[in-house]
Amino acid sequence: MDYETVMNFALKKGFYFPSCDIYPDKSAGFWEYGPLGVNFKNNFIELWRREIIRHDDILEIDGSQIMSKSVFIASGHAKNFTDPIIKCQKCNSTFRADKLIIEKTKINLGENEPLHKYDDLITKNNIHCPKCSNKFLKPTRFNMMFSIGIGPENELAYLRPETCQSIFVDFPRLFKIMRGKLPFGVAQIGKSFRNEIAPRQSILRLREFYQAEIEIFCNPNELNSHQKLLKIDNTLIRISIDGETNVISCKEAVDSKFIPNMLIAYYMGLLTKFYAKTGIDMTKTRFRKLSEKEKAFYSESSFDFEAETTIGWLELVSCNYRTNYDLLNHAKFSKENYSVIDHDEKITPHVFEISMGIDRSLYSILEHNLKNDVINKRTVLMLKPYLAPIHVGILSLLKKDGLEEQADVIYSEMKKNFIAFLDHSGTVGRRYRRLDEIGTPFVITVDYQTIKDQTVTIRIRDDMSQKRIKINEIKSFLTNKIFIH
RNA sequence: GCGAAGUUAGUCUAGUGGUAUGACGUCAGCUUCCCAAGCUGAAGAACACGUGUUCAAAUCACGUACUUCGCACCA
Repeated sequence: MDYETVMNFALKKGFYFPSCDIYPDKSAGFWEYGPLGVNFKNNFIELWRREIIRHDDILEIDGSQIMSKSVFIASGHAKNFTDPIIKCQKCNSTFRADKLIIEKTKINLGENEPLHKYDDLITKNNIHCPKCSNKFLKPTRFNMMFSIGIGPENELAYLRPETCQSIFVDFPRLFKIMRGKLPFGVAQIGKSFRNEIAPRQSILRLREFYQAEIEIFCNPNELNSHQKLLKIDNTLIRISIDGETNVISCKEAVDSKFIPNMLIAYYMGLLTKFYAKTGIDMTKTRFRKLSEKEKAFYSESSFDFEAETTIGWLELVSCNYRTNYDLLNHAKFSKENYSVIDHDEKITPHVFEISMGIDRSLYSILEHNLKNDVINKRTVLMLKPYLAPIHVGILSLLKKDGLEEQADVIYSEMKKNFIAFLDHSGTVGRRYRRLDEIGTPFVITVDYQTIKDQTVTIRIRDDMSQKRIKINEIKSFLTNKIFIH
C-alpha cells in the first residue's frame, strides 16, 4: 500500500492522529497514538524486549526526558547539534551558511566554526541570496534541542534529543550495582525531542518521537574475540555500500571487511532476526554504510538499517560505533571515574549503539502489511498475531436466543489473557471485515451449536477458514498461535 | 523557512454573497445460524482560526496555523 492509503487508514482507525488538533495554534510535528496504535506499539516494544533485550541479557532503564545543560555540553550536543544558518534580509529564505559557502566558493568550513568566519566569507565573496539576490542578515545558530527553564529561576536545561545520554551518564553506577562485565548492554525506550525546522510526513519526521536505544559497552580489544561473539551465526544480512547491496552472512561480512568487526556483525544479525519477526518485508531492507560526510559527529562507523517504502528508503535504525567518545567526555566534564577493569586491564569501554526509531518502524510495518484482498473484497492488515492491536474478536452470530450472553461470558474470560474485543451488532460478515481491517488474527463466533455442545467456531484472518473447537480449548489454542513461535 | 496548491461532519464530497448537499462510517431497531455495503429511524459541520468589506460571507480581501508537493533541512 502507498503512503497516502496507509495514512488515511491510520487516521480513520485511530492508530495515530495530529496532536492538539482542535486548536488553531497547534504545531506541526506532534502526533498521538490512539487505542489501536498504542496496542500495536506496546506489542512491538514487547517483541523488542523479548527478541533483543532479554535474549541478549541487556539491562533496561527509564531515564528522565529533561536533562541538565552539563550533559549536553559534555556530549557535544550543545555545540554540535546546531547548524549555522543565514537569512535573506528581504525574502526571509533560510540557508545553511556552511553549505552555501561551499557551493559558491568551494571552501568547506564545516558547521562548527565561530559565526564571524561564515560572515567574513559571505562578505568577502559577495554572496547574495540565491532566490532574490538581496543581502543576508548576520549568520546565527539554530539549535535542534528544545531548551526548557527549570524552577523559579528558569535554569537552562534541555529536552533530550536522544535517549542514550542517560545511559552514558548512569554507566558507572549501573556497572557497579549490576555487577557488570563487558560486553555490557543497557537499553532505554522513550521519547526524544528535536526541534526540526520542517517536520513532514506525519509520524515519519516528528519533533517528539519514540526511540528504543541499546548501548553495548565493550572492550575495544575484544571486538573480534569475545566468547559471546562466537555465537554469531549465518544469518543473512543485506549490506549496501556505495549503492551496491550484498546479501551475505554475518560471518562472511566480517571476513570480507564489509563490516569492521564481529561485534557489529553480531548485533546486525540480531537486528535482522528481530525485524524479520515484525513482518517487515526483509527483501525491502538494507544496512546502508554511511559515508564519512553522513556520519554523526560522535561516530566512527555507522550503518543505517533502512526499509523501502512507497516514499523511498526510510531510516529505521541507526547503528553507530561511538568509540569511547561519550564516556571520555562525561568523565572529563563530570570528573567521575568511567574506567572499568576488564581482564586485569583498566579501560574506558567503547560503545556500539543501536538506535531504533519506533514510529518509523511502526509505519513501515503497516505499509508492508496492509493488503487489499480483491478476491474477497476486503482490506486486511496482515500483522503478525503477536503485534495485532486486537488479538481476538468475540462475536455472537445473532443477537438473540442467549447467544449474546454466551459470548459475553467467553469475552470476560478471554480478556484476562488476550487483547479481546466484543461485538454483537450488525451482520456477522461486516464484523469480520472490520476486524480484518485492523489486523485481528482470530475471531471466535458463538452460534446455536455453542449452546448445545459448548463449542465455538474460530475464524482465521489470513484465509478466512473456520474450525470448531471447545470453549475450554480456546485459551491454549490462542496462546499457541499468538505467543509461542 | 521559501514557492505553489489546499483546509466544509469520523472520512470523502456538493455548494462563488442570503447560516449547507450527498455518500460511506457510527448508533438504535428489524431481518438473517457464518463472511460487508437489505429495511426503518437517529445523531453528527454555525463551513481551519482571526480581522476586514457588506444589510448579509463557507463563498470576497488580508493575516495566522496546519496539510500536501517542490526547494532547503534531517545532528
